[in-house]
Amino acid sequence: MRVRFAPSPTGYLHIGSARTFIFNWLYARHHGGTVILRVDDTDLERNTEESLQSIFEGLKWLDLSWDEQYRQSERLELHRTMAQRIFEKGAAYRDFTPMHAEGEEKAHGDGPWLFNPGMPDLPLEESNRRAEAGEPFVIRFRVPRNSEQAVKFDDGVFGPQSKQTADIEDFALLRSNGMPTYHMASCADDIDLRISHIIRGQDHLSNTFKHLLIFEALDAPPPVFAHLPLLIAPDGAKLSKRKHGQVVSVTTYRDAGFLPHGYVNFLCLLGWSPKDDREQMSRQELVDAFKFEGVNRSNAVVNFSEQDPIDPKALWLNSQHLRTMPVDELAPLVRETLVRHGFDIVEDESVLAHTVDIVRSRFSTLLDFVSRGRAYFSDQFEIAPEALEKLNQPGARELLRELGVRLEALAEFNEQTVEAELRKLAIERTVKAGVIINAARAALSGQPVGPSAFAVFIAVGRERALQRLRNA
RNA sequence: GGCGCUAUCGUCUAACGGUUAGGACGGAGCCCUCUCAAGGCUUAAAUACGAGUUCGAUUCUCGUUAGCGCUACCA
Repeated sequence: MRVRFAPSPTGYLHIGSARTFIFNWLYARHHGGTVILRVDDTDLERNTEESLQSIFEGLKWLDLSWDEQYRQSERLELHRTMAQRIFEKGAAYRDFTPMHAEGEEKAHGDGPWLFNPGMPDLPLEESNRRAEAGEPFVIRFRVPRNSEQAVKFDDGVFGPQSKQTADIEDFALLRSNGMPTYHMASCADDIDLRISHIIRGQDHLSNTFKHLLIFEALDAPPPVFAHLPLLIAPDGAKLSKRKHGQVVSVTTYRDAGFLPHGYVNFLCLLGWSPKDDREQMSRQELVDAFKFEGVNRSNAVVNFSEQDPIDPKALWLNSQHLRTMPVDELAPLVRETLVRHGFDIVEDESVLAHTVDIVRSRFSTLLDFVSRGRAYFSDQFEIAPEALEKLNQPGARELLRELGVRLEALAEFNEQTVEAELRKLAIERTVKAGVIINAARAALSGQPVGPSAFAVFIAVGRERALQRLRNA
């Protein structure tokens, strides 16, 4: 079992591409197959090295592996040889019609365009002569025209598919500059790399008929095809860089502080379902549950808006992973994020893990640790305006000062002793404990809201806590 | 235009032809509580439209409408 993911480096890693990659990966891992990454870079004009890097960056972040890697541009000889083979057996021909200019109207009024007049039946002799003379041409596939014939296949997701050859145009195999087209390169490589299952976007569903013709002309057994519904924008349009901006790039979610697996999990749920109401799933659970039968046939909307570029469900799913994953797996990710944002992390592993564990249930992304969680990991933090209100309660500052003095005298500094001391103070001064508690949280964490104030004392640590009470 | 594909709450989705059409996100409300989350509970919200087949249709068939894809010497 061999599958391939074939991105073309003409932009950053699109979330739709990422999902295609994930589904390929899941399918292969489910069946113990091989995952092949093939860079489809035959379009010299639009390929960029930068884009290639950004795709690798995205794939690396998703943290899914592949087993073999190829670049189409290094396999052009193979593509040409195979095109030549099709030409030699007469299943393709030279078309000398000049390329028509950009934006030019197609010169066929009624009915679909199938081929350029005169070209399919140009005598070989003349064809050879003109080629010899240096006249430019493309190689086109000669789609059978003489009979009522249909190309058929059984799609893993969409079921039985059929199309009359009379409705398929003579598509190009080789361009006039000698470069293979997508159809040619893709099929040649799929054959050569012995791809057994082609899992790709639904935009290729109607191309599959052409591909089947190529496979047949090359006497190659066709692989299994499975097409995936597309990801679309809330307005029903396809996700495009120009219209929807950063929403379509995988790196956006990485930079927004998503857990790689949290985002993978979200993408899986767009157009696929395990059919048993499970949503938060581990990687292994996804691998075990993935089947084509669970893949939907209609396009899925990524639910974002101008104000909120991130799908709320993606955020929710990420927060689920964030608060349920093992702390010792999360802590290093938090540390890495903090370091990347310029924090000096002095806490050792266990202290950090403890703090992470206390605050994580109210965070959704890794970035929350650097913003709302700032005061837990650094002394450089601002008191938020809402937190200031708590501190400005009548008498609050004086109570905190007194609390600080008493806590300093404490023999044992833990949640119980701090709580006992604080409540004692509240009773003596006949104020509600809540006033002191809220003020303390504000002073220690800079936030108006957060974990149990007593847990905050411990997370921040005795010295820092006392210092911050004095500062208040 | 031609060909192909699709259509269940706002969004993601579930439902051997027989369900009060289920779950999740988001919304509203309640409980819990030192705050905010989390958690628990409750609630509003959908089978695009029209025919046909059938005792019975979200499910099968046809039509309409809408959306998407392909129709390049892009992938």
